[in-house]
Amino acid sequence: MSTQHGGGAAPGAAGPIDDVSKAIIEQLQEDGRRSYANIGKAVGLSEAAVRQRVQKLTDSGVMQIVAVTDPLQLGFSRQAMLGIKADDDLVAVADRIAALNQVDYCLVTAGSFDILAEVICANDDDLLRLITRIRGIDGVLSTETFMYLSLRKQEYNWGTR
Amino acid sequence: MSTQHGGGAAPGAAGPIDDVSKAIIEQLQEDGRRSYANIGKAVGLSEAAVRQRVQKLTDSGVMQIVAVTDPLQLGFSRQAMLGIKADDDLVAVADRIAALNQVDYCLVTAGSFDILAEVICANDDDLLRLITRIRGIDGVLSTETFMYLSLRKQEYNWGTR
DNA sequence: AGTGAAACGACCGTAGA
DNA sequence: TCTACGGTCGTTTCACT
Repeated sequence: MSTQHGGGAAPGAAGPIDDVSKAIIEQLQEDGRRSYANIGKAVGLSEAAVRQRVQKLTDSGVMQIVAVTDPLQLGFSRQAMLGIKADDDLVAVADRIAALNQVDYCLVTAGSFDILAEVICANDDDLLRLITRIRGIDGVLSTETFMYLSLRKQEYNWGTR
Repeated sequence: MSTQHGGGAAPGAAGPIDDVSKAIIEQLQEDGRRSYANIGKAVGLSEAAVRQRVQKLTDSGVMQIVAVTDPLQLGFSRQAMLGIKADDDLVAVADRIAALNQVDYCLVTAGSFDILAEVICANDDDLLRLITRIRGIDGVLSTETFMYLSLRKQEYNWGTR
């Protein structure tokens, strides 16, 4: 679970990230398995120094190195963003929605929706069941569904541009 | 760029992913730098076989191993989803929006918005400038802003649950 | 926080079932 | 598509700056 936007104080609180660490992150955004020695050559640091910095960055939650997948190729062909209106404690409602397996992204927002949730399903039946279930969650007043038709951009490289 | 939802045919078209490959993906979702030998022990395969499968999975775009970062800890404190109405060629408009640096996620949807775009900015000034710019893009009719208040869930582990 | 060196382990190409 | 093996390179630990 992330710590962004109210999820709690940063665990490591590593302070501002310097340019060398940003350069390291940039390398790992291109290829999460690039060797420390290689990164060291690119950023002008020894292999051991790179490794220490990567350790710190991951420990403090600034960065994590993970596999990200293409839902379509894994058989999940229905993706949608749900705009949700809720009452009372929005965080509590959002957490109940976030607890669902098919929800991969969930947050409290300011605007005409209180909560946004991205969901991913194998087919229309699953999606319909999921929406029905979310509408039955305590505190959920209404949902509006935005079916994904064409994903045009999805980037993971933050803070290094 | 992803190939999901109309972005083009799957490059590798690797066919259905079997359970062993899913197990490998699962390992790499936990830790993108886990050694192939280690993964091999977990899934019952030799190091070389794991390596070949990972190669195929990444080449075909089923999976990529990357560093993902926490925008907040990198000094980007304003995040929002924009719901956009547009005319004519939605894909063309979405691509113009997607071309902007601060846009990290952009897609064409079915629903009361035509396009959704997630944006990330250092501060309110940057965000305001960005929204103004998007509203000036050819084909954009209107935008609605959903400011992120509290991120409750963000998961990258797809297809292995 | 960084470097350098030596032992260890991972990675990669190739050959073969 | 997998296993087996040897050469190469990356990683890890530790002593030092």
